Amino acid sequence: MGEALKKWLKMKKDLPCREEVGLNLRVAESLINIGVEKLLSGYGVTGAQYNVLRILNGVWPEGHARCAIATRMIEPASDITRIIDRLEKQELVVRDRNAEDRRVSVTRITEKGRSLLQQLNPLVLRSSEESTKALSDEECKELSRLLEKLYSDKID
Amino acid sequence: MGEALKKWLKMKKDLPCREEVGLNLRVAESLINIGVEKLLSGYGVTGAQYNVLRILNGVWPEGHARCAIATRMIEPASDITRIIDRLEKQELVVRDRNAEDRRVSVTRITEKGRSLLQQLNPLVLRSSEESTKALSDEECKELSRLLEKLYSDKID
DNA sequence: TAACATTTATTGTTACAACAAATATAATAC
DNA sequence: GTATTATATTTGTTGTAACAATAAATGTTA
Repeated sequence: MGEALKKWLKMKKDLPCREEVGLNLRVAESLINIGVEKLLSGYGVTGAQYNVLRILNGVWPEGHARCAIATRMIEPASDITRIIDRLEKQELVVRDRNAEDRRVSVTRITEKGRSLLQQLNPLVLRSSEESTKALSDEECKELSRLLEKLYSDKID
Repeated sequence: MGEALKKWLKMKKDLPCREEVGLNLRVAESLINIGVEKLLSGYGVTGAQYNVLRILNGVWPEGHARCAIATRMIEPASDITRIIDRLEKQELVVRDRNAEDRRVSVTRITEKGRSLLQQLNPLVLRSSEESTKALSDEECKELSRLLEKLYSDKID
C-alpha cells in the first residue's frame, strides 16, 4: 500500500488493493478539486453552477431543457431545478417555456453569464494545471486512460 | 481525449489534458463510490459516519479526540462534532470529557458500533471489488500509484 | 498572578443535496 | 374523445455541509 495514503489516513495496516483504489480516488479528487471550488466561490458560483454555465455556453445561443442538462453534468445532480433557480437569481441564465411542448423549460445563458465564464475559464485552467503539476503529460494521459477504463462499464 | 469522458459529458470538443484529468477524477470518484454510499445508507449511516466508525475502531478500546479524528478523515470534514452527534444518537459511539485536559472530548466506539462495522466491512469490500472489476490487479496498483503521486505534494 | 493568546469543541446560520410527492403537459390506449 | 400512462419540471421536507462566531479550558508572558 502506498505511503502517501497511509500518511494521509495515518493508518498502519494495509488494505486490499480494490479498497485502496477507492480511497485514493476520494482523497485525490477532494484534494485536486478543492482549489477550483475555492476559486469559483470567490466569484459567487459553486462547482455545480459553473458546470451548468459551461454546458449552456456550449449550445449558446440555444438553450437546453432541464433533463438535457442533467445528463451532461459531471456528477449526477438530482436537483438541476434549484441550481438554475440560483443562477437565474444572479441573472446568469434565463428560463422560458418551450412553445411546442409546454412541459419543458429551456434555459439559456445570458451575456452576463458568458462574460463571467470568459473571466473564469482561464483561471480554472490555470488552477487545474497547478494542481496536477506533480504529473508529467504522459502520466496525466495514463491516469486519464485508467480512470476511463475504470468507469466506462458504468455509463449508458 | 478519451471517448468515455466525451460520452459521459456528451461533449464534442477536446479539453486540455490537465482539465481532463480533473474531470475524469470527479466522474470516476462519483461513479465508484456511489455504490458504497447506497449500501451504507441502507444501514442508516453516511459515508462520513462509517469513516469515523472505522477510525474509532482502529484505536478501540481507546478513543480519539475530535481533532484527531478530523486529521484522519478521507476527506477533510469541517464538522466532526455533528457527525459524532448523530452517531451518538444511534448509540454507535460514546463521548466523554478528558480528565487531564477538559477541553478535549474523547469519542469511543461502542459494542453496537463494532458489531455494525463487522456486519458492514465485508459488504463494503465486496462492493469495492465489484465497482473496480474493470481493472486488473496490476492496473489497480498502477492507478493507485499515479493518484498518490498526484496528491502527495499536497499533504503535510 | 493577571492579562492575553491558543487550543479544542460546540453552536448558529445559511446554503445545498437527496428523495419523495405534486403539478402540468403530452402521448397512448381503448 | 376520455381515461390512463408517461414525461418534464417544480416543490416540500429533511438531513447534511460550509463557514463564522462563541464558549471553555489551557498555555504563555510580563
